[in-house]
Amino acid sequence: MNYLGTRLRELRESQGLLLRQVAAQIDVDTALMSKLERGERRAQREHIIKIATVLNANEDDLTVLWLADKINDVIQDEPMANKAVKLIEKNLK
Amino acid sequence: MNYLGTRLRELRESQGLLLRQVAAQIDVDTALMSKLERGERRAQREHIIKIATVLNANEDDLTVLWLADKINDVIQDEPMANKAVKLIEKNLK
DNA sequence: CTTATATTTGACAAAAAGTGACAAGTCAAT
DNA sequence: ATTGACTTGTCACTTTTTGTCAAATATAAG
Repeated sequence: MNYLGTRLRELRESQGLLLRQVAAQIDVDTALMSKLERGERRAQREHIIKIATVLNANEDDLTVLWLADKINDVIQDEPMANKAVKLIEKNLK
Repeated sequence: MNYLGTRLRELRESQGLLLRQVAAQIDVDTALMSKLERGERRAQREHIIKIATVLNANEDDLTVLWLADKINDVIQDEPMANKAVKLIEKNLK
């Protein structure tokens, strides 16, 4: 599961952009951009902001995906994950 | 919000145990035990296992609280947290 | 088959974050 | 004042994360 990366690739390809081009605009190595798309590295908040601009996407939407990935990193392979998530949800807002 | 620590303190006090006593049994410094209860440090999985035994608690129950704390660490102060959590919940199991 | 371009991978140093102990501190009760 | 329980600050150490570089692997075109 790699919410953000999957979405980034969609956005980039639908606009006919190369990794190199996006990477240059957000000022990171092409290799890192590749890793972000494949979920091998997690983006920084700053990356999200810049990427949203470059790919004409909504920053909040990307942030949701980014957070979801980070939550998944925490609960992956945890049998009690569902209960923990429900507990969090119950106490949200 | 400090799910696990709050529960640990409840359990310990309800059994009339001292920090020192619990700490000794799980083989950590009293200071660390204090921090775990106040949420200043996050426990290790191994700690959870030992603590469950010492405090006669259910390991899975404590694990849920422990995971919830870790999820909170990720989403704290994030305005989009609720949407991220809902996304995770939707795709659970 | 060679070349050219796009993407991926592995390895690495640097940076950041996390860890737990120790010593010193506070606080309450005596 | 002393004692006992707990808390706090600091620190060295370890682990994890980060992003780049260079090399490797596609993929497509000639």
